[in-house]
Amino acid sequence: MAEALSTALGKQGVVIDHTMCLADAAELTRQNTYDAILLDRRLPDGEGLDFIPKLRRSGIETPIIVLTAHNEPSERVTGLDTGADDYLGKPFLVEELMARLRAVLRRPAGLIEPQIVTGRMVIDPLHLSVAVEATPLELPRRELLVLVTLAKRRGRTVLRSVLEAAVYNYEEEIQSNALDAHISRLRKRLLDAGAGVTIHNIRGVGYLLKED
Amino acid sequence: MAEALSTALGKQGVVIDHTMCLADAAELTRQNTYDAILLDRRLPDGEGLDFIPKLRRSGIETPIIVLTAHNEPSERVTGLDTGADDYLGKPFLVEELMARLRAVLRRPAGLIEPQIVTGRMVIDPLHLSVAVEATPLELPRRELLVLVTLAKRRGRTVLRSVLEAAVYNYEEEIQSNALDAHISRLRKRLLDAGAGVTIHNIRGVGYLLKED
DNA sequence: CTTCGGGTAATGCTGCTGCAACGGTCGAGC
DNA sequence: GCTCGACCGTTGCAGCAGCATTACCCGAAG
Repeated sequence: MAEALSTALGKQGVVIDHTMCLADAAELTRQNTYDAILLDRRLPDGEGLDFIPKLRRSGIETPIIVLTAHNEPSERVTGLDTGADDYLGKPFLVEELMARLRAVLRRPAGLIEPQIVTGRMVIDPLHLSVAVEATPLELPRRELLVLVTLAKRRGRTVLRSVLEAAVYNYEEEIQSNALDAHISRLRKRLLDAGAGVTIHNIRGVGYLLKED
Repeated sequence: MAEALSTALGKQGVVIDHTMCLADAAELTRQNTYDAILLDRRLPDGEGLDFIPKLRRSGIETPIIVLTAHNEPSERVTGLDTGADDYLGKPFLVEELMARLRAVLRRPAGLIEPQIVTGRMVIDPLHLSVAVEATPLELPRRELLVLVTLAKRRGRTVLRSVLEAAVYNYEEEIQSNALDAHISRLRKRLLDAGAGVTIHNIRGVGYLLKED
């Protein structure tokens, strides 16, 4: 199931780290910062819901959506009251999951703006879409992710490592200057489209998106 | 329906203002501040969803849960993407509505990221970014590290050895006045940028960052 | 089969950064 | 107040790490 979801969401542009058990999940959440967590209930090493209070107690406020076959109303109540932000019973449409993800990400005001306006561009980080002067700009997935990550922190430097984490999950590792290549191609595309925006490099640190 | 809900929720201790139409709802939200809004779609004076963008545009961030008989997945997607925080199809249990209310109210109002404000600068030590009066200041890596460590302990003397440790790892060793050189170049850059901050030297001890 | 995304690698270039030299400054001790 | 020595500030220079760009190729999707 998780496999299927990964590829399905991957096509929507979402980058996913995936594990089979709670122990690994704990490790991942300790080391990374995620936009959201999708949680199943029935897991090899325990009940998924038990994970929620542990996470919250360690100060992590990442939104959690529980995905599960346990879909009785009473179970939904327990799930939500344990600390989940939303609860979606199987089977469900990927469409709806995406919509609920967007709803949940929209919430923490200031973390993710629904629309970013910069230069001549309008960027929607939730739907992963970009437009220049109201005409949509089609970008390959990885370049899109780079642009959105930069746009979310526009005007501030974005560490190279942050960009890498945003574009690649931990299974994909890059052995070359793939990221640089994406930046370069993205620059060209932004220029051709007249985006009114420039990507600066901070040598040894990262990149920075600035309006012209 | 609303009557039944009012009494049911009333028993749970919820206090409700209730209206039949969008016009009154607009009036109420203008004059009061609510913890949450429950919204039906089919209303005498229009589509309930149209109410959401109006509310958001007027700066009201109150969580909204849509309650409706329109319960196709595609309709749920539209509802959520219009700006609703949750979407619950009729019929539903009061139990579940309460749980979803709690989930929506629990959400943090936004995370404050730790940043240092000094002089005319804003420094984000986590993302290693610096801005003067909201315009980003691009600094080379080593100068950046110097500035951040000084800023973290601004107003207090920072030992020379501490600075060296912050800028160089134990494998790199310096046989010259490289650190002094960085300080010098950093000073110049801060001056040019009008950072409103000065780096003082404490002879034989270390350096000190002070606001002008 | 074609197209396009995207990873790799070679090439050239930019500018950071370590170094050293020199001049300036501070303060202790007389 | 003077002197001396240690410490600090500044700046030019050369080397090289890191980045930009481009061509190429593989593989997945249609």
